[in-house]
Amino acid sequence: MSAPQDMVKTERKRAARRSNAAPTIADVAHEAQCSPMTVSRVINGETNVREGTREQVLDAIEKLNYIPNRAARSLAGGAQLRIALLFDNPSASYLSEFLMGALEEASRRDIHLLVQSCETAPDIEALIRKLIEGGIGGFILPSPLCDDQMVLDQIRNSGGIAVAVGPGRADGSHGAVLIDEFQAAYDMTRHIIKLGHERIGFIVGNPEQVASERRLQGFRAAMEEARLPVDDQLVAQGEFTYRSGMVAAERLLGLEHRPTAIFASNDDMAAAAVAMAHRRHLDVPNDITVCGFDDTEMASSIWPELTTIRQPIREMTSQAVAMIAKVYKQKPRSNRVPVEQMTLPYELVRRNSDAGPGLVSSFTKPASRE
Amino acid sequence: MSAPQDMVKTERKRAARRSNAAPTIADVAHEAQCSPMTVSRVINGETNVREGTREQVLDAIEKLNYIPNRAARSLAGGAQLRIALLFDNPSASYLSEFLMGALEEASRRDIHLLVQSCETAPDIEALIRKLIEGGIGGFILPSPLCDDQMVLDQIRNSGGIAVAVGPGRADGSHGAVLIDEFQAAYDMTRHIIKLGHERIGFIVGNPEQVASERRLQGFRAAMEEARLPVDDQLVAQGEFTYRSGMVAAERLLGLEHRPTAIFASNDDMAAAAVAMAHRRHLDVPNDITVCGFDDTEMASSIWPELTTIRQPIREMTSQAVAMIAKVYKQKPRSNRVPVEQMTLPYELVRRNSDAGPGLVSSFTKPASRE
DNA sequence: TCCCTTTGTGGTAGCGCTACCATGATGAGA
DNA sequence: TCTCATCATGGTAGCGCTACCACAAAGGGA
Repeated sequence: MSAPQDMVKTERKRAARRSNAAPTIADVAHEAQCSPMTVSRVINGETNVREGTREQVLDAIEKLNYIPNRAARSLAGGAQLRIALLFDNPSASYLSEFLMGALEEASRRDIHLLVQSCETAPDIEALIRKLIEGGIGGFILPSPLCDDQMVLDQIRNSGGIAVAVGPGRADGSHGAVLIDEFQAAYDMTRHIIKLGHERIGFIVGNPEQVASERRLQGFRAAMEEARLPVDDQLVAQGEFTYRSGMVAAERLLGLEHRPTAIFASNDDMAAAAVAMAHRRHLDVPNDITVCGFDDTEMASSIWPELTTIRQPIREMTSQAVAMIAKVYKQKPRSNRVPVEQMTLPYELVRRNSDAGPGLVSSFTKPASRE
Repeated sequence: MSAPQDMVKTERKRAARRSNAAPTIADVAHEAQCSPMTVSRVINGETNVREGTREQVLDAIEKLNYIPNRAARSLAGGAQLRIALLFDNPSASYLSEFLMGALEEASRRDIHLLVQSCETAPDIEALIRKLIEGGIGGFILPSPLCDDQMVLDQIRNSGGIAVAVGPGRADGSHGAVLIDEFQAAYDMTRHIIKLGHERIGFIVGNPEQVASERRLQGFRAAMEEARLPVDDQLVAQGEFTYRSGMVAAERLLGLEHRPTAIFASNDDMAAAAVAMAHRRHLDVPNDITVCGFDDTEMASSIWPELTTIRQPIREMTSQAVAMIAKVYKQKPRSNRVPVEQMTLPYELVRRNSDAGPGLVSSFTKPASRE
């Protein structure tokens, strides 16, 4: 007598708690005529399941439109991994791609993602300590931050894992996801050379960031390979900012024997170069070719749109999250840190800012008047 | 004999499952000498707790450094709210702010956030249907999407809640978080007038977006109020793109009696106006003032940096999430939709692109030569 | 005085899932 | 033929929290 009553009561309670009747693992198990455990195994891609059973389960999942409950999953699965996404450089266009990648992967793996700006934090050291004490297991560091050895050291010493996204000094003490900056700059330079340019100006990035040096080296290598002299005058120092790009471009364009192409170390500086060229009534790309690097929003929002190098930022971040998750999955927590380094492919995006040199333009000519 | 053994076994299991010994609600209860329930009540700010007990609990929380487990919370608390962030306009700078706000709030409220681009989706209708069937309860729609009445209708008809962030047509069938576009444009125009300008050019945005019209109206209102005639020649049509801004600015700057200031409906077009001014060897702001709208990244990455209107995008999104959560918290699901509309304050950000008109520049003068 | 509400607190039973062990069933090797 | 390892599967006991009920104590009106 009491047993069925209890059942009824339980059923009622369940219905009251769950406002929507989303199917659970038990429903799937019932449908597939097996135990919940087997369903769980199928979902998690474990190996010890017979092919026939697996298919039945998959069919049942399909039929019921089953979606695993994240909360239950991470609750049952033990402690939840929490990763902090620290950033300092507020370059919005970079950041949004960055966030998308991290979000996607974190959501897929049930990782709690904490997005933290250090812009306002006066004491990064204290911030990191606080985060680690608060249960943050891993850190993802985009560009300028990952150049900071102090930050990396501190994270490691506190028992956290850092993964740098972007150049950085990959010294094996932390993970890194990057593109081959040298090769990318090399490729772009070769592209410009192939268009027929011989006098190519280069705008270097901020000397404090490792990427700057690598990109310059790639440029130099391609020039040397093509036996084109790299006139020191043609290498102008910049700082990755639009403003610095203006100054550098002004210098290059003001040269008596000015370049027919300018390769800037990032898009902001390339955009500045385009602006300065326009100011001198030079047409881009017909009078001068301008190429950038990064494929930020700037590249496609100015006119002409920039030929540039696209980094797969989204995928890079997603890999970074995966990397941290992987380390934490290893059972023996004691001797971890098999710090991976992963290089992802970039892409040369050709738009409207490059062309072969006009015959006239390889010599100085007065800026045309209107 | 067996009881203590079981205890030991259980203890061991627990330790094995939980890799880190994060304090639980039970630990806090023990420390505060009350039941877990009371702790739960304190955490959730329920009223029926005596002041003394509450303090004891708070002390215990502080002492143990207790943080509630999100997974457990949302598992026990019934179905988890899931909100989709749909977007179409890939303006990265906007998007990143947008994401940050949504993320923050969603994380605070334990809401699962799904970030979905419709750029590639050929059939938005089908996408929305699929999302709602998949358990998405609310939708957050940033700018161009929230102008689409069809999308709004469909979400409502399928039982979902839509909240538009940005202008949109607030017709009461959905929520909206916005700024007073009219007033903002009005304020900016007044600001320019106060600097001493009388011939002010305006670049209108994409006519398909509601914001364009409102901004234009704000401009007109301020001009009329100051008894300045709005010459039709001084209102140029744009489309919110850099390219369209170039064309519009070229027209304005080419006028026989050209304006001493240009107010563009967004930053991209303002940046284009700056570029066109430079091309004519006009100094910004000394020869011509240029102001934008939105305070996107473009505004502060070009030179001179733009005076513009800043929208609190981050907070707007966070409010949008809160709005949806609020609706879902109401018990009677049947007659919901108390669609709120919320207007947040904007800010006029003054940078380096505005100044009073030079005496000469209120009349046409030939572009200076180098 | 006896209700009946209100208020503070505790107990219990789950939320949906997975870790861990136990169990049959299979095949390989002695 | 009888082990013993291997595989496929099931059972059980939680993960940490909250919804729901129960209950004692404290007023407040008849």
